[in-house]
Amino acid sequence: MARPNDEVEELLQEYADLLAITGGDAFKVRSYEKAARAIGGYHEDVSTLDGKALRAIPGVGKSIADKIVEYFATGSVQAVEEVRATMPAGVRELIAIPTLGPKKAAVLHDDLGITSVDQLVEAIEAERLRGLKGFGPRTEENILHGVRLLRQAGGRVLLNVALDVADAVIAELTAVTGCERCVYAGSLRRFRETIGDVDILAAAKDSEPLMRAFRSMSFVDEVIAAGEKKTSVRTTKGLQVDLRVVPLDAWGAALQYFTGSQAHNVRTRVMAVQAGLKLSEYGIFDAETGALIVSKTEEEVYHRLGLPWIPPPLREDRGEIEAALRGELPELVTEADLRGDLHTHTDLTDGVASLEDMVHAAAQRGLDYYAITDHAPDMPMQRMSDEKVLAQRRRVRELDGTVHGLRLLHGTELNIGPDGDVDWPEDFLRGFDIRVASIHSHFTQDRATMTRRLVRACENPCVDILGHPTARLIGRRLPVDVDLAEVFRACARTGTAMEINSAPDRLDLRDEDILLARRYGVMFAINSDAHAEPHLDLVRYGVGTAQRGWLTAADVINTWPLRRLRTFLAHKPTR
DNA sequence: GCCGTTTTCGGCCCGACTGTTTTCAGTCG
Repeated sequence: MARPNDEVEELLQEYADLLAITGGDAFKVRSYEKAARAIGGYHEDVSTLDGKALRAIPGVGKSIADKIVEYFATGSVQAVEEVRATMPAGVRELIAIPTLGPKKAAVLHDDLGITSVDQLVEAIEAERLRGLKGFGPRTEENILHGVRLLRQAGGRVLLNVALDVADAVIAELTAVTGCERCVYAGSLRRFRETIGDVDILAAAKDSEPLMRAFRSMSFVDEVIAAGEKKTSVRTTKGLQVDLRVVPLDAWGAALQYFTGSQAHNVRTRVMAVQAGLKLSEYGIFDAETGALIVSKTEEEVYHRLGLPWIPPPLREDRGEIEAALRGELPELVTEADLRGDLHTHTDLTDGVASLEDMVHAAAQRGLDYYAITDHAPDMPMQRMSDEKVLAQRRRVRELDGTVHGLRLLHGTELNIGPDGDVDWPEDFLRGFDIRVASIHSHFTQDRATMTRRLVRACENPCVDILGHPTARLIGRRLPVDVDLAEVFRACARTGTAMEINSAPDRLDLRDEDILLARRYGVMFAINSDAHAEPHLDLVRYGVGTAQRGWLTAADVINTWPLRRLRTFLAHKPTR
């Protein structure tokens, strides 16, 4: 189901985790983690590569290349199986809890026999951790808080995970004889940031061949319900997938119904009732006679209710019905509108691909311009220096315009320190074409301090974009506590753009914050924050999030022609 | 386990923060 590279990345990461828990050499653990990332971000399908080609991937040597070859030849890796046999899978789940790492997980397993998150919570409640070396009251509190955070996602998965599953299901069902149409609907079609279950809609005269194919897919773990119109399964990863099959004639009504949201559907059904109609997943009917009026396309359904077609990301009952009635629906920004990417990394810092490879991949995407924004020296782990970044700039200048005409901007991702300062003095900062500034630490400052910190960053004449502004990681870290309205005011006043970071575990700003920011006249940048070539495609999630925030192309600075962008960057009012 | 204008061994991303400690281990970015 997943890309072969993703499978290998997951396998190597699992091996690294298990090695860490079982007390393996820390450098060896890191080697596997690094190789996992490199393979996940590698542009070629690793299942098609031989040992020699695999060893050409940075971070992959003989041992790991052999394991990858073994994996594709036999379906498993002996060394991984051996360590799996000694450590239950549930122990690895423990380290997904924030503040709980491999060492503590090992103690919990070895001393208390804990092999799952549930058992850990029980053990804390039964006070069985008391007296355990290294576990005090704060540790217990932090673990319980971490578990709550994990569960807050409520079994929901990230957008990219759900989309991979949906794409795989659709590819298989589309190939079944008799399948006339097959798409995903539900919250996935609306681009919600997390997905509870994947809704697939198909059209066919006879549903049984589709249902049979669906039930027998390789990743189905359990069939929850199996009927003529609807089948529900749970995948091996625990994600529920529902398949609905309708006659082609009912396509539009069914798609409208199964796309939701529920709140939006309530509104449309009430509108139908008020017009003497009845709206269901089978069509719009005359309430009196029961006669079918329309059902074939979503456009017809909306038009019969006196509405233009409403883009799915808007269907949340957040004013879209009223805007539609007034004829004021926004012309939403699309992926095709994006001319550039303004936040990306290379292997000079924590990316896994070279400058040249990233530039070629960006050119392949058909972008007009592309900014390289590696980390600055205030994040010591990145080992950035003036010399390194200036050497990179020279190389960027050489490459500028030479790869399919792609124009290059030399930038940096600055670190916003606890008091709002950033790396490098102003004269050095002015040497960059573009500067993103982001929070990477001190996430727990109080609201007033955090607000001052971000406002100060905006007021810095050399900060062009606030990167992942709330620093949240979905399911793992809450957004920082900050008065966003105050920050948006500062952004609007200083001409600082807000990033919509497209990484599926960030999506930061999130949709509701975008809706608010827009009211303050803030400008936005939809960026990939790519650390590898395939990440450049992640902007689809950033665009979906921007659409949920009602943004048009005019609101997004990287839809502008380069000239206009450069003017924007050069004319920060505080500069 | 990987890697090499310090090259086949001996380094390896390094500093800050937190909580449990009484000098430091674990986690995180």
